[in-house]
Amino acid sequence: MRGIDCSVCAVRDSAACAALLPAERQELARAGHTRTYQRGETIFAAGDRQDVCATLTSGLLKISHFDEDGHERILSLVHPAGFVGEMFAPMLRHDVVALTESRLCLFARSEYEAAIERHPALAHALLRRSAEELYDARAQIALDAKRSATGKVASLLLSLARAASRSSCHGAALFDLPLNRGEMATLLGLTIETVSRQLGRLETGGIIRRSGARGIQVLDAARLEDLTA
Amino acid sequence: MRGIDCSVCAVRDSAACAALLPAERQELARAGHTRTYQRGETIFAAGDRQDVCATLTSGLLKISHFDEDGHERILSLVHPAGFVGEMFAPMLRHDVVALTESRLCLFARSEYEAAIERHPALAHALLRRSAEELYDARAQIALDAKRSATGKVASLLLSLARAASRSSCHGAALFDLPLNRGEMATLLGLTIETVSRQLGRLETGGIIRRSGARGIQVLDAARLEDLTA
DNA sequence: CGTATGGTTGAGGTAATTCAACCTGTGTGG
DNA sequence: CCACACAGGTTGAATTACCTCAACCATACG
Repeated sequence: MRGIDCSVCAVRDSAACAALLPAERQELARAGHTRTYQRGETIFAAGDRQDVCATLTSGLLKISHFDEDGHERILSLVHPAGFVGEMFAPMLRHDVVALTESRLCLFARSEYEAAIERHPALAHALLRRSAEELYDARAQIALDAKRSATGKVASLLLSLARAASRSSCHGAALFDLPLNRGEMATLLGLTIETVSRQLGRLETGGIIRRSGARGIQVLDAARLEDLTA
Repeated sequence: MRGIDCSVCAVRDSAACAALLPAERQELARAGHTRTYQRGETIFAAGDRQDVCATLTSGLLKISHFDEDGHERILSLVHPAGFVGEMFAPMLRHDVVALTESRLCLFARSEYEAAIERHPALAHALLRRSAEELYDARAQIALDAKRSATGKVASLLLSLARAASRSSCHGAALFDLPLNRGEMATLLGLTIETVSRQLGRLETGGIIRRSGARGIQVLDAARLEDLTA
């Protein structure tokens, strides 16, 4: 759909474009369009020319990298209001794939770059968002560092619980995993088997309850938090 | 020293401020000052109010995080032309420490923020730099993922060799490690002993030669590259 | 009903950690 | 000038956490 109706956008107050004045945003919206992607659909592929960028309005994306042996590593998850697409590199360096049905608000890179030039507030907002992403990436590095498999799985569960609940302060007690075992493994740098075993242990320990492959109920958030350390 | 003389700056063409016109930069330079830090000196400490930011003109910094047990993890190295300091978070979230004698070009955060508002080109340059940092952080995550200790040490050596040589294309054949074993371990998420053993193996394998604790000579860069995979 | 996909469970191997001793160079005080 | 302490580094032996490989189970779907 050509043109975007921001008034119905779920992230209109939190995405980068929220920095614009209503009139400015409307102008930008006319240059963009929205599109829905199904689970597993590739939005951007590594190596492509980067001529489009986007804001995620709903759903969940992964940014991932394939090493020479074809093993995937998920570098980051993108939550609603997140911005994807490189404004500076000529080519994309990572794949961006929908993990759940996702709605994006797409812009030609040239349009968006022009908007940045015209509206310093937009540049400012992107800078801010980018600092946040950098912080997240570094948090992930810190997590990778010393944590045992148990700690990695525990903190992933906590972070997914937090993302699942609308309230930013504490996580949902009951939610569905948006990732399958393989994706969890590839995000944490573990194997599928290890993830599965860790979940098993958390359940027998009375910390979580599983229902089906995807359903998670957090029974003892405090203890889960402890395992994170 | 109040005021900065950009004409003698080693990174005047590569740092963010290179985006400014000479006159604009000179104006910014008047608001800043330079300072030299010794190895081990803390430039910013986590938890501090963030009221200053800086460009590194020479030397090497580490950005590190201490977990609750007091274990350090180096999240990133900062090379000359790098920018440090968060413009958006109220507090610093990581420590920034000099690894070698380092010279920084410091600005009050408020001054720098004002400069960003006044000069969109500066915001643009920072955005670009920040995208680059994000990419590096993600490369580090990818590295953490599947790589054996050998691979981690090998790629660290290559990256340090690259940083040691002025030419960006291929690394120095002979250089001094700017980090001690503990720092290397903490950067790679390994133990000191493992790093030491890996270096030992690389030497007996004829891939590098060590002289003293810090000196490294790369004898077979191609083979080192292979171990990276 | 048979196949595919995703998930769990078990046995065995291995690389890195842990713990401990030892080495080496450097600086300090007697 | 030597003795000593100290920090950084190396080396060895034992342990362990995770991986690999393989079988098995559950659910969905044609």
